[in-house]
Amino acid sequence: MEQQNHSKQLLLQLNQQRAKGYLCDVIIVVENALFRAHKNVLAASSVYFKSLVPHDNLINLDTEMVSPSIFRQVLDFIYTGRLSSSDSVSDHSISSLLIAASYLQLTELAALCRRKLKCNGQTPSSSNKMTPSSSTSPTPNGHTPGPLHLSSTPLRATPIHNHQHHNNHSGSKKGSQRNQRRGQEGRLREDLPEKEVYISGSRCASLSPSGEGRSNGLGLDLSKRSPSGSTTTEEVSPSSLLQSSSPHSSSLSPTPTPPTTSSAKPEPSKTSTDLQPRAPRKRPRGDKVTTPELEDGEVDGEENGLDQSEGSGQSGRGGGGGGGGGKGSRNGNTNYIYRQPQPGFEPGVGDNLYVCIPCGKGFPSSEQLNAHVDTHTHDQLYLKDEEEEEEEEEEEGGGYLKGKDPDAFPDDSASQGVKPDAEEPGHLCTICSKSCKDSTSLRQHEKSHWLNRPFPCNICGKLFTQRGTMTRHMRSHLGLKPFACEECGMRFTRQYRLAEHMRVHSGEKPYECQLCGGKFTQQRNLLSHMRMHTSPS
DNA sequence: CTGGGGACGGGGCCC
DNA sequence: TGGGCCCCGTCCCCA
Repeated sequence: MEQQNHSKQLLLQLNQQRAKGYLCDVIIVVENALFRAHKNVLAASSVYFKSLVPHDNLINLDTEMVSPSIFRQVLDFIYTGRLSSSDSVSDHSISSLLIAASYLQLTELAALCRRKLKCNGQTPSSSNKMTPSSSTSPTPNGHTPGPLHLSSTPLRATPIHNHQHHNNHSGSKKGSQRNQRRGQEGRLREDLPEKEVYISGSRCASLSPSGEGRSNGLGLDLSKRSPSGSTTTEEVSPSSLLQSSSPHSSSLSPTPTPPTTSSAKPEPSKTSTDLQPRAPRKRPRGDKVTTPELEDGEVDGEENGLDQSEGSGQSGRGGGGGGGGGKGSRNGNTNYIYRQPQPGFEPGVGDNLYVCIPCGKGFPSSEQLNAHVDTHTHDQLYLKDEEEEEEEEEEEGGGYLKGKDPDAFPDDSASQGVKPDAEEPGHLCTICSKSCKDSTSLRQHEKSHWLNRPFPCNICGKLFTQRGTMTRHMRSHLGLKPFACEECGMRFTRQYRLAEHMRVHSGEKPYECQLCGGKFTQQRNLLSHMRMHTSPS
C-alpha cells in the first residue's frame, strides 16, 4: 500500500508553507535579502545546511558564492526539485547556480546544473571544479569546494544566532547556567582586543590565535567559514541587514562560540561576583529573546507595534489619535508598513500582519508583501499619493495624520499639513501645541504623532518610527552588544544600560524615595517603588 | 504563595 | 545618527 504522490504533495505543502512563512524556523541572509525556510527541509537537502541549522536560526551566506537571486532559485529547487524555466536561465545563471549548489553542497542541483551546461554546449569551467565529484580547486573566492569537506565538525559560514537563545533552553536557571554565561561573557571580553573589524567595510582584520573565533568587539564572532571550512572575511555588510548601516551592526554572528567549542567549559571568570553587592542576574533573559524563529508572519512578542505605543498614551505623547496608517515611502523596503489590523483580517488567525499601504492588502509574511509590493509600479504609487494629497487638501487638516513617509516630506512642508516655520515662530506642533526649538525638532516631534512607521526591521518586519530605534532593535536580533562591563563581562546593547549596570558593582544608589528613604540603583525601580507607596492597596 | 526589591530588555522620544 | 533618558514589562530572588 502506498499513497500516490505522497512525497510530491508533502513537498508542495512545504513549499506553500514556505511561501507564507508558515512554520519557517530559519532565516537565510544573502546580501540584503532574507529568505525564510524550514530547517528540516534545508537539512534534508544539503549537508551544509544540515550542519548549520541545528545551531542557528539565522544563517548568513557568502555573497561571493551566492547572490539573492540565485539563492532564490536554489531555494525553489530545494522545495520543488525543479529549476525555473530554462528560457529564463542563462548559462551564466546556470554557472552561478552551480557555484551556489557546490557551495551549499546541494549535489543534486550541482549535477543538474552541470548537465544543463553540458546540454548547452558549455563546459562547466571554474564552477565545475567545485562540484562534489571534482577537484579541490579553490573557488574564485579562495574557498575550497564545500563538498570535499564534510567535516564532522560543523563549519559555519556566518551563522547568526542569538546565544541568549541557546542559553535559555537550560532548565536549571542558576548555578551552571550562570557560570556558563559568565564564562562565555568572560571569553567575550577577552576577545575584545581583537576587534579590528570593520562593519561597513565588511572586513575582519584579525583572527584570534586559535582561529576559532574573531570578535568585532561587539560580542560577536565574525569568523566565517565557507562550507568547506576555509575561513573567509565577512562578506555581508551589516548594512545589508540594517540598511541604515549602523556602525555597530557589522557582525552577523553574535555567537562567540563556534560549534566545536560551544560545549567547551567556559573559563572561570574572575571573582567578579565577589565584587558585587549582589551577583548580577545571569539568567539570559532569553525568554523573550527576539530570535529569528519567526513563524507565519510572526513578529515578535509584543508585536502589534502600533497599539503598543500609540494606544498606551505613554507620557501623553502619543496623542494625535486616529487616522489610519499611511503611505510608505517609495524606496526600497519601506513601501510597506505594518499597521493596525484592518477589518477583514485577523492577525491571530489569518496572520496577514504585513499590509501593503498602497492597496491595503494584508499578507502573512514580509516576503509575500515584498513580492506584492513589487507589483505596484512607482507610477502607481506616485499617482495614488497625488490623489490622496489632493483629498487631504480638501479635508482641511484632517488628513494630517494619514501618515506620510516622513522622509518623503519636502522641505516646504506647508502642503503636507505642517505649517512653514515662518508661520510658527515658536515652532509649535500642530497636534499637541508643543513648542520646539527649531523646525528640525518640530518635524521630528511631529513624527511621533504619525501612525505610520517607516522603518521596518528586515528580520521580523516590526516597524519603527525612527531609524535609530529600528537599528537598535536590529541589534537585539543580531545579538550585538557593544558595551561590556569590565567587572563581570556582561554585555549590553546600550551604553546607558552599562552605566546603569555599573551601579550594581559600585553599590551606588542615586535614586532615593522621598517617602521612606529607600535607595535604588535604577530610577525605574524607584518609580516602581513609588507606585507601591501611591497605590491604594 | 505573595509582595517588594533587584536587575535587565525593549521601544518611544528628545537632544 | 547615536546618546541619553523615560516608560513599560518581565524575571528572579528573597523575606
